[in-house]
Amino acid sequence: MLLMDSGSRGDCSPVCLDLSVGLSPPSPGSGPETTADAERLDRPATGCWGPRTSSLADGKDEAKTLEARLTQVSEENRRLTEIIAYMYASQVAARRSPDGRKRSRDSLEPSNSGDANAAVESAALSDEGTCRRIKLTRVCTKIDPSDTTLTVKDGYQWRKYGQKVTRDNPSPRAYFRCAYAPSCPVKKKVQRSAEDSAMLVATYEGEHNHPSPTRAGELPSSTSINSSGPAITLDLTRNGAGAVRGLDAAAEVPGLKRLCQEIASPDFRTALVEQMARSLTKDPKFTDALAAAILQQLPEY
DNA sequence: CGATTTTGACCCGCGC
DNA sequence: GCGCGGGTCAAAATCG
Repeated sequence: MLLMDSGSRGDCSPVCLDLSVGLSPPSPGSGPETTADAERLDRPATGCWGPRTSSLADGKDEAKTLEARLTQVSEENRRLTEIIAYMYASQVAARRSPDGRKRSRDSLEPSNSGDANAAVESAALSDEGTCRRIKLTRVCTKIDPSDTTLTVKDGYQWRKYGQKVTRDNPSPRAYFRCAYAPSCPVKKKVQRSAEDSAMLVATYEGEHNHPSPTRAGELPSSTSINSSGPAITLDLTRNGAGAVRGLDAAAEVPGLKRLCQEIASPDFRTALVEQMARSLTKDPKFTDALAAAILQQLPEY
């Protein structure tokens, strides 16, 4: 199961709504038409969910249309993410004391209880007022509860440089630096979840400036990603008529070929688009943040 | 013997 | 100013 955790953290949620999981990049020049998009996305979920009455040829056309829609939605999402994160950061900066005092290192990351907003906010404020963002990614992995090694197999080489017991969690937190490239700025913090000791929470800070040393860097099938904040949940485990099979299917299949075929299939894409649309419109945090961003853009009367 | 891990000390920002 | 807590340093211990 691959899901982007959301929602329950933070009060409002600007932030990296990275919905590009398993999607092809948006095609250039395929700019979205927001209003029309929303209308079309609001339509009842037919397609792969409902009975299929169309011919094969119609199905192909529909698949092409949906694929185009998918790239549009992806691009739209990316733009909104940038806009919202930037505007939220601007508001926070305006509210802060003007003395430009250095922020706490603590705020560079969400706490385990998870204030994702702080992460985005501090990232956007970094670098002397420029909007360069520090990428924060949280990855949760199911482990054997008896396993005490605090290791997450992500394909990179890490050097442990510290371990601490934090107040909000009885299990220790381990600190790692990327050991593959000396100049790589990426850090990783690993700690068991306070709620579920079988869940290992790894927080990555920064981005690797080198390729992954192995393809084993792909995430385990029972992994959830919380990309520095917000709040969209993609339930890819949903089954149904012609519907999405979860990425757990990879565990049942020898090799990734079949999984890749499934991801590339029109049915998967259709389901993904519809799931994204439902998630976006259902999530009040997203709509609030979007509304705030739009209001900011409007001239004051 | 070099690389890696462990662990106590230290640093620094924040709240009171 | 002081104490607290998270993050980092670095010497010692351990491993291959």
